[in-house]
Amino acid sequence: MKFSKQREMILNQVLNYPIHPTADQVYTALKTDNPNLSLGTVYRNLNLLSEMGMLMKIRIADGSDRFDGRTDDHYHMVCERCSKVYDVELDTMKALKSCVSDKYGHALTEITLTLKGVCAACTSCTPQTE
Amino acid sequence: MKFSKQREMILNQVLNYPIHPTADQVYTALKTDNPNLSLGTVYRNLNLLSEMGMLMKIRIADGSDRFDGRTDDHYHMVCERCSKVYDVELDTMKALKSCVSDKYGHALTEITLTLKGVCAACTSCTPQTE
DNA sequence: AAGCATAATAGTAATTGTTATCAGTATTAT
DNA sequence: ATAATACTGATAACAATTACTATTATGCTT
Repeated sequence: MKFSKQREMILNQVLNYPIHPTADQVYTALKTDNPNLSLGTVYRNLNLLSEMGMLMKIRIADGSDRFDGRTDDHYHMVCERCSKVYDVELDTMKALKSCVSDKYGHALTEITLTLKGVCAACTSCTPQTE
Repeated sequence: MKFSKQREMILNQVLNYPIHPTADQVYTALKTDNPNLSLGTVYRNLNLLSEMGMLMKIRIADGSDRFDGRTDDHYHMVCERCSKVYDVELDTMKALKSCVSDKYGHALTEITLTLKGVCAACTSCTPQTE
């Protein structure tokens, strides 16, 4: 496996701007200074880096996938108003995992949890997006 | 709101064959006896019936949406081998909901939880799909 | 039962997010 | 420096879903 400039740029973009960006957001951010960067390259590398465990892929049921430089055990909440993605620590998820395998005999390999709602900031303010 | 034959057929198909079908599965099943049924009609009605609360839409992050005639509080597990969708009762999810709003101040409006893995049947057998 | 307003349909085209293809280019080991 | 090959950019392909529109069905009114 070779390490190209593009791959390094893409990884750093996710690490340095931890906004849980989509592939397109990464692409747009880097495009300005690298006009011939290709969207396919961004997708390919984000997926590769996720498989290698250097990034976490956040799958959102009704939206684009997002990517997270933080790879330890945590979950996400998507605000419907400002559409930001927030980290969420959930001890109950550990209990849930063992509960499911005990009760149903399912061997879990992946848990996709998407919490949607209105975040604290948006709740206390006027709507930012509508 | 008018109640067309198509809408009734589509609803009954989901209610009578509780396999958590995709829009395309509903379409294919009904198409044989109704050759000029349109896929768009199936999508439109499944979504409408879900909004009306007569069906539950199951959003799967990396696959097609599925529909469930059972609309009470429960979750789903998708088997990676046989790709069936199983109902899962999770008391911990109630705890999770109040936990999230208490701890983060997020008002939750929708929870999409997709459990992936290998179901009990597939675990005890030879792989059915690969 | 006939007429009428309108909601719903079939068929098609458009959209969106993502992946595949492939000729040319960059990277790394020798 | 050279050679092997992994990677890139550009474009096409793809799958799931939604939008569009002329036509048809539904249900109300009389």
